Amino acid sequence: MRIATWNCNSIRSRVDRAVAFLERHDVDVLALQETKCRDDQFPMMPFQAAGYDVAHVGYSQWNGVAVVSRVGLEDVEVGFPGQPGWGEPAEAEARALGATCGGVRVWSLYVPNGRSLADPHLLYKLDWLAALRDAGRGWLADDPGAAVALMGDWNIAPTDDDVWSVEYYAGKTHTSPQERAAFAGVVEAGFADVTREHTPGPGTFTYWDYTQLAFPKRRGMRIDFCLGSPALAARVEQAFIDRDERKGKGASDHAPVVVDVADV
DNA sequence: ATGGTGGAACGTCCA
Repeated sequence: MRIATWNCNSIRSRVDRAVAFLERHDVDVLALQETKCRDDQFPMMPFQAAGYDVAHVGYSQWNGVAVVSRVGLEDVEVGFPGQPGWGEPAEAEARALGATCGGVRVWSLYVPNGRSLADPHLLYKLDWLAALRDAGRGWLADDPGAAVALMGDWNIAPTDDDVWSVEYYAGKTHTSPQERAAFAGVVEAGFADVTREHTPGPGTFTYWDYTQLAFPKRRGMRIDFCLGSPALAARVEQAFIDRDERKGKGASDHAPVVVDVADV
């Protein structure tokens, strides 16, 4: 089974690219982030015509996550247990959606950006990741053999090799010790990055800013990951970043990450 | 190059 994750930065403006990506790489399950639409605005028909089912959650023009699958889409869950909200008063955001596809519990996750190190949004990001760590620990306690894939835009570059310039990101979000510790917390709860050994760095990225010719200058970050439970990680055969999807007119600022999981 | 990103309540926020 081939599973993938992609921050599409608006599904309405990139539905053709999304379907072409699924067909180009023969993808079975795709976790999407930043769909930037409400459920009633999601372009379902192109996916259905290509043979896929879709589960989506979106409350506004912000955030929005989906799981697209042609190998089943069961037990859809909006948000994970304990997921913090944002705003005053705090309200749930459309940043997490789980579904069981072909026997794998797939989560599409859009981790809060953080904005700046002094912004309350950074504390929200850290709280959100701590809650995800606790939820993940709970899932594995309930079923140590569960095949779980935590896929999405983590908005964290876990190592210095995951940014084009350590100096450029000094004092900014995505590389701070507290963010890296929050990411490590999810790993310590039992979820390993299953892509890195197949996509070695440095200089291997999944995101490039739209500005300043960052993509052709290869100035990017690795911030999109698939973190697998032990049972899932043991089945990973290969992985790659579809860098070509970042090319050309109308590309998202993120490239998809693709993971091949052996059948049991 | 009278621009310098792009996407979303089409005005201004978000990334």
